Amino acid sequence: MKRSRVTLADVAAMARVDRAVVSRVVNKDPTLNIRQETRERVLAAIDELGYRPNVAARSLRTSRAHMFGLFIPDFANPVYAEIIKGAEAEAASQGCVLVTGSAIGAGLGEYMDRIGQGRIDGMLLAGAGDESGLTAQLDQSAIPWLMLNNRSRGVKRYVILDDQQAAAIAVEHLVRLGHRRIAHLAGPSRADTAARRSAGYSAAMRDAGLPEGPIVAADYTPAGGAAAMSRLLTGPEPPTAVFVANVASAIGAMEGVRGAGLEIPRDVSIVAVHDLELASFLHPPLTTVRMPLAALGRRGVTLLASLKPDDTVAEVLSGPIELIQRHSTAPPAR
Amino acid sequence: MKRSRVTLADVAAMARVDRAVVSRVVNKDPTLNIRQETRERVLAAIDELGYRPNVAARSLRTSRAHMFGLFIPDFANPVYAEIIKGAEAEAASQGCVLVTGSAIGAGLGEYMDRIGQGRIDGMLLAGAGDESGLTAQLDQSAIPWLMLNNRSRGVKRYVILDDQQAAAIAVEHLVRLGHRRIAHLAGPSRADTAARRSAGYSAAMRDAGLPEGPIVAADYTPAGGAAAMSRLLTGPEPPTAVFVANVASAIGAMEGVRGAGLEIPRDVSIVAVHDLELASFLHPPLTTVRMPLAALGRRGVTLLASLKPDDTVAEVLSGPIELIQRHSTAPPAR
DNA sequence: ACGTTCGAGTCAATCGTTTGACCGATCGAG
DNA sequence: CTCGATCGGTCAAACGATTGACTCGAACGT
Repeated sequence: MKRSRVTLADVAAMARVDRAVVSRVVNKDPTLNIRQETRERVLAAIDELGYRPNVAARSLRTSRAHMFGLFIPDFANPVYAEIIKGAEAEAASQGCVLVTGSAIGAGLGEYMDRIGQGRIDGMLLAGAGDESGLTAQLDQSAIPWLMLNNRSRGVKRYVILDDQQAAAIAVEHLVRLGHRRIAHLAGPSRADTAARRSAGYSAAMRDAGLPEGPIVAADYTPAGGAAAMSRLLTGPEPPTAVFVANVASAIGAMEGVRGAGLEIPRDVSIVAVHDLELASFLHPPLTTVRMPLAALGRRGVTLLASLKPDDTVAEVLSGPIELIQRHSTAPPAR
Repeated sequence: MKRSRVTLADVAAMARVDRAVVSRVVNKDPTLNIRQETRERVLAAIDELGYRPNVAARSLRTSRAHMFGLFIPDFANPVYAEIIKGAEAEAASQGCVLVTGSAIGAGLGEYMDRIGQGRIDGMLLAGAGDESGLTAQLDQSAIPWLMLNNRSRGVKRYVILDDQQAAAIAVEHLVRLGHRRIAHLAGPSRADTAARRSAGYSAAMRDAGLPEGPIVAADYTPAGGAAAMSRLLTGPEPPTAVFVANVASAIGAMEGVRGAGLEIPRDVSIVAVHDLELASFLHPPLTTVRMPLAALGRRGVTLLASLKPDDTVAEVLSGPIELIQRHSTAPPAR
């Protein structure tokens, strides 16, 4: 039953019309004028033969691929999983496919080479800095692109979340619980999200009339978080609460607290950014700030689809940011 | 600097040769005979103009897309993240792109429609049953396909891991620790992996000369695992160890143990299948069995690339399966 | 000296769709 | 009755790369 493959011409022959008619029927061309009866003959033939347009031919002719690219650092990171879901859903609702690639092994450059010319209509770069002038290369390739969730200096094509507000919400939560010595376990200084969360922390502390507690940076890993937390706890007046920039660090941070012989949340409260499912499995379950990651993915694709070659985009996606209170935060001990 | 786009003809004109020569140079056609000097002129022109073959035109002509598809249930599941990584790496090493889609919103059928005809050279189906005769539809579409990590009755096109052996390794570990009443918290009966792990459990128990402890099935979720574990613990002679088919269930199972006022591993040892990073963040860190998920992804792509239309594939991937001992297993209390 | 092979490329058909231009009836208006 | 519209389509030129067939001269063998 494996018929070679069905083309427009086959359908046209069966319906006894020109290929052009079939094409216009398939594409629902509004300028087409035909009898209802003819249209039905065409539709019947399409159905009968199981015709499906050949994507290659179509995109050769129209130079639209109906496909978007998304580049991420790592599939194992649940933050990107959320973004992918949103982007995929939006692409799907536009009748497009999303092809997601990761930095695994090769970098973005090699990846773009494999993608080749004319295969995608736009590229989303999530969580990638502008290593080695790639953005310039992308500009040359004449396909629209956008950075997602982080920026790079000098690049005016991004959409990000309001990490600053997320940080503020976390800090306000701690303040409302009665904490006054609130430290910040920041992310790596080169990460744009880390910088924005740190800014939010500082602003919120200022607003609350509190002195900025100690701030120490760590990379977004458990090991980094553990080391940083140890440092935070060995000061003369250790904090009673810590705003951690990232869940991976927070996992290590919690280990660090226990390592110092202290208990969460009795001795130290912890709150971190991004409400990953994993947070509820930690001990104690981690209080987090949830941000609309899927919406970010959706928005990225939407913008991409309507981007003119030289447009600049600098959008902070507004959307619900909420505190998910679990059991890693509590009022300070008396 | 945004030149429209460079075609073979442009390169040919610049190098003062025919398009055919350029094409053969690009594709390293071994039958081509040209002077070194000419080849260099062509290469120089390619470089100068920044020529990149148009994928659409190429695949229209050759009907090869240099792209593989991978369909998964959910990007947020770290099991699939591992598989994706392997598949992507292998695809990359073949100069191909991997496009991964998830069941989000729509099913495989709608997804295949969006992919369209001629966009991919092969399709990998991970963790999907054969809902509504899709495999038949795939067969008709004349693109090679393969199920990954699970089978469907009557379908002879799959590559899976040796879940049976993994289960045996888990059980043997418990036996070696001195456990005799070893229960099994199985996966949902419709899941192929669940069935194979259960079979492995039974075989290993038999080999150890132990009676099969109670077996109770749960779906692969924390809630399901918690409920199932409660049932296991309320028998007359509760088990001292439980082999759990899946980490998500194990997370719930651990909750269930605590809910019964017991402690892990003092009162109950727990071991689960698939060594996800997350396992080490649980409390206590979960002992697991690691299986070569990435290798499975790689193998899938490799097979796909060399699959003839009517080949049948039934492969159990052999590869290192190892116990990762953490702190959820210990000898039974005396 | 003449047929043959070889080196170095050239020619042009083809892949399957799309789309602007065109065309022959039929119909209504003047 | 004739001039335009309108209806219901048809025609054929792209899109960019691939590839089997072919050509044109020079060198070679005998």
